[in-house]
Amino acid sequence: MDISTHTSTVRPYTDVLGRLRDAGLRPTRQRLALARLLLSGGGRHVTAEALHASAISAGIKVSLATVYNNLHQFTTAGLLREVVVDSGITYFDTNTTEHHHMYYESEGLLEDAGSDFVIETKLPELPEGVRVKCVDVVIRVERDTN
Amino acid sequence: MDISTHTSTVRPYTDVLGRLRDAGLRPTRQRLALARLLLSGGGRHVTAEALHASAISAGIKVSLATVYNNLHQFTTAGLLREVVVDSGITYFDTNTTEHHHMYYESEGLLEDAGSDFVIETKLPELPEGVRVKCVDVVIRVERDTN
DNA sequence: ATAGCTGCAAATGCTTTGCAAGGCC
DNA sequence: GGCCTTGCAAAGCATTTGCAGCTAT
Repeated sequence: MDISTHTSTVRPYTDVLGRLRDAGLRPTRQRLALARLLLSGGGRHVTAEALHASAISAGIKVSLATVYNNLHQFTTAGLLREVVVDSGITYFDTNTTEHHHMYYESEGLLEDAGSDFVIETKLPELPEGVRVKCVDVVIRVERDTN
Repeated sequence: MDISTHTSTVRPYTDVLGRLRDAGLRPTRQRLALARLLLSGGGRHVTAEALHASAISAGIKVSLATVYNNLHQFTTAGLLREVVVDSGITYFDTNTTEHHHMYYESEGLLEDAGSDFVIETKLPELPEGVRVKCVDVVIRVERDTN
């Protein structure tokens, strides 16, 4: 069997091109470059502005509008997850698994909460026909001003 | 002892004027009216726009900018609490005690979660000099589309 | 060929700000 | 009177959109 004809459903994390294809997104120059910036490393939390800046300084010619478009397309495709911690700015997280966040409000810094953070919840009684989509937990922290 | 000279530190919930004074905020016509709208009832979740609309339809002449100003002053004074559930819109909660929220994203509806929701929280190890300000929990829900 | 993308600039929506006029102590 | 407030309009910011031109398949 020719390996080149083999279509795996388990893609290595670094097979960005394959992940785009699986998501039904054309690997255009800009999209592929953005996806590589985002998905090749470990967990990252980015804003559109920040990703745009990274892209530009990496020599990728892309507009901010395209960055926004792609961030949303990635999110819809399940490659990213949106995190709401601050009104007025949107963060995207490359870690799409269930986990919680720590937010340094004054610095605008978002981090994953360590796995040693435990919050036990008992879902409340919900009205008829209401379904939980997800439960978001944000630990708001600040540095001592010594 | 003349009752009128008595200064209580425990104000009835409906003593809006006293609460403003305690907060060091002048009871101007607009501020007092907004405070009454907000603080006289039970728990409420409002946006600036919504409060402005309530005020106008209650016959109170007030500008949107003033509503924003006052919402922030109330928040700083501890009379309100800001709730972040959606980027692009700010909610204010008249319930300043520790509790969590349920959010109907598609409707923009925010509600308190029952107090039995969070059972136990074990905070993570934090870096040196980092302090927890608060832990926010948002249950994102949606209605079945039957 | 054609459906999908991109870039630009303009538009949007919420929120903030500057400043002159007005109101509370 | 003096300082805080208000109102209006303009500015600000992050984000979205319209549309002509480009590009992957």
